[in-house]
Amino acid sequence: MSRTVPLLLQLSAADPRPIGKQIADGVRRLIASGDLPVGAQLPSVRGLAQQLTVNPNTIAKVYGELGAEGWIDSRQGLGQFVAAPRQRLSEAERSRRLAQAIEVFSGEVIGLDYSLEEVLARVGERLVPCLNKRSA
Amino acid sequence: MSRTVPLLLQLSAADPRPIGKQIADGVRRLIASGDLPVGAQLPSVRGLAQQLTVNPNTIAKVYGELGAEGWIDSRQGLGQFVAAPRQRLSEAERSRRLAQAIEVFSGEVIGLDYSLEEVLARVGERLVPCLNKRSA
DNA sequence: TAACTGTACTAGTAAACACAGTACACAAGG
DNA sequence: CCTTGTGTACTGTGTTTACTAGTACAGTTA
Repeated sequence: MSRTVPLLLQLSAADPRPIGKQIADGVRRLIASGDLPVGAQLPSVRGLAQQLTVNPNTIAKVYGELGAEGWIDSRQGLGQFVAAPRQRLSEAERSRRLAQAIEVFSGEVIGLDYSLEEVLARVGERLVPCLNKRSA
Repeated sequence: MSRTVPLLLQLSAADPRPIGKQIADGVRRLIASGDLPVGAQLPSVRGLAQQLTVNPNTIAKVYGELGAEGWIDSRQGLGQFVAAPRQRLSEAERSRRLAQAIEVFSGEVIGLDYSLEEVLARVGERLVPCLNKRSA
């Protein structure tokens, strides 16, 4: 049964990220920001697929990835639940991912003619509700 | 003929970006940082392709894109030259690209468990040699 | 003329991505 | 037991993107 609230996710065809990545990032953000508290149940694979009008396989892959990263726990026959905060990635992997994200980001921003201050301010705005919450 | 110095570009198969984007970002960075001054000649399509062991078509596409963005000027039969600073993108387009880059970046960084201060510091380190130079 | 430059095609290959369909295992409730 | 809803694991298929390969042609310079 399980009365799960529809997730507030916005998918955009204009977004360069593939649909699956958009969904994964959205769920990660909802958990990191605390909108989805620990223990909360997520929509079922088929339910979320129907809500977002995407293929159930896409949702299953997303849930699998989020589970591997430690964001959610899967219980066979029951559903997906927000996991208690933990760190599944090694320090080396975390560092590698951060460096890579910065590399890609800088490549996008260079040449847009924004000042460093403005770029950092905008990044901060977007990140502040999602960092230093789970680990607190 | 044209004595053009080999470009100091590092391509990586581990990088998630396609080769062409890595090259374009690298050239943009070299120009933005001033390593390639205005008027400097870039390697020829075939020369750079040989240096990086990629297909000449890939380089031609990159040069075409950089030309459309106003980074370089192409002179038929002569080669590619670093263009004088100018802005080819509309304000709306610049804003859209910045917002999108931030959206993607935040999706990558959330969950890596770095503090906001550290993330901003690392971004600043990477960006400071490349911003506020050309427009100065 | 020769040797270099950029540019424009057409094709083909490979990988990523999403969709479609099917099947099976576990849990809960009648 | 049986039905329903859950996760999970496959095998396909089609589209798109990225890159490579090959060819051809035009402009510049010596």
